[in-house]
Amino acid sequence: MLDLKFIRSKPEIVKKVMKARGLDPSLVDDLLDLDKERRSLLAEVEALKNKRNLVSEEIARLKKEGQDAQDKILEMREVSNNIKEKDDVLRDLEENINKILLNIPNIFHESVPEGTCDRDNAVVRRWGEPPVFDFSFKPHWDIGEELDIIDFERAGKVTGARFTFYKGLGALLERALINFMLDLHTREHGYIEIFPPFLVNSDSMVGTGQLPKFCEDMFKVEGTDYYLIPTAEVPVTNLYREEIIPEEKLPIKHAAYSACFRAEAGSHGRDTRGLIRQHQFNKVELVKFAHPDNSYEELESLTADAERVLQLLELPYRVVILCSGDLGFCSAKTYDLEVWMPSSGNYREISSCSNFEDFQARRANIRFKPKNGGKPRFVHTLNGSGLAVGRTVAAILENFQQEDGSVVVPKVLQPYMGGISKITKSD
RNA sequence: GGAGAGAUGGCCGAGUAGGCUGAAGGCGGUCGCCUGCUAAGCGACUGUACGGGUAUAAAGCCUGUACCGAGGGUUCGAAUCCCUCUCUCUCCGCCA
Repeated sequence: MLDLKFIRSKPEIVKKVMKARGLDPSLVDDLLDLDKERRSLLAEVEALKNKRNLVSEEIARLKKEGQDAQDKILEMREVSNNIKEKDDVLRDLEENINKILLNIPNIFHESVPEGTCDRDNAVVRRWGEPPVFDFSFKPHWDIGEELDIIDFERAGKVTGARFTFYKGLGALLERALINFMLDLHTREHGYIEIFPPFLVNSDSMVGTGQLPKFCEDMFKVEGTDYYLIPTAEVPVTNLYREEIIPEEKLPIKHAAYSACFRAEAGSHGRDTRGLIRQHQFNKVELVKFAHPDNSYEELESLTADAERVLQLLELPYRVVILCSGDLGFCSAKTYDLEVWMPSSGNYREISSCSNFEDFQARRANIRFKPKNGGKPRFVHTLNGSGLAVGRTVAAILENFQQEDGSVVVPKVLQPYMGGISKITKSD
């Protein structure tokens, strides 16, 4: 959420950003009209309340002195009714203002390139070489099924489309990756591990920006106020909701494993096969609460921390900066990490590292108390996948597949897999 | 699921026959004084949000309103009374 005062003083900037993101900028004018109305009504109501407070005090005094205050009481009864009516109108106005405010996207950072869709994203750097196969290589869903480590079909029976069973070394591989990533980030990159709830309430979803705008992307538990988290970003960022953090604690760095649940509404027919687009997947998420003065440095180091996972796994990837039109609603700047996926002959997103500046912090009211005194300020929140585990499994299967159908296990993972260096068909 | 207790400022903790209590007291924090240094001591200050005025690069300053878990109600007036909800704690039952 943006600062209303900022929108008031620089509406053109907000409108420009909305246009660049393909949204209707007239919302801004609606907002400013309502804001104007609200402020003038607020002045009226506050004057009335002031009067009520003063006269009430007088009534108290008169009564104490044993004098009659009946006419004043009658007068105030009317004033109170008047206040009540105006307060109701005011509440409506505020609700509407808030509704609009929650639907205005973040301003993007000046380094974000202009563009309308993902084709306009700019490649920042590449790492590693895509493997060259001298045999006919397979997509990971075939590899997984032939090795009997992934079962899509039965998942369809037991649950539905876009769910998966991992089996045997497949399940172990998934678990090994989670442990490897968590160990790396907690032991070498200084993140404190969190194991969060996988269901959160709607306030948390509003705090990080999934609600109200993207409610169709989420699974909601019927009859409750609980949602299945689409990412650990939600519970972990909301850890400090409504709190004031001492400045010297910044930056706070958390790494969290969670299952993630996404309805994938509107992506019918996309990536229908394989692990790429599932309703449930595992992810290790990195979340930072940073000082506004250095949050962009923190974004660079967070991205580097995520990249390190791919480097250690020896998976070729590239880093892309998202253009204005492809940027997420809450984000001021985002780098996507894209891993080489032989089956699609292309790089596929495996991590998304963003600086939200104070956009989420304002929604969730996460502040810090400056060391040298002064008012609490909003922190900057950042997060990035470190990494999406299912997609990592897919990338490993595809990039390290052998002609005989086996898959070589990356060296760093072998200790996590009981020393196994290769996944072969078990029988 | 049943029974009971509770929710006040950064923290602890007063405040129930409704009326200067934004909220005593303490701790913590900041500034000043004192001191050879440290400790102690003395004095002052110390919530947030949203308006209005003034000023502005900003801060600030003046002023109003709201906030004692959340939302309603009663009343001229509610932290104090009533209702609903949420959360926490204790006991019982059930359960991984």
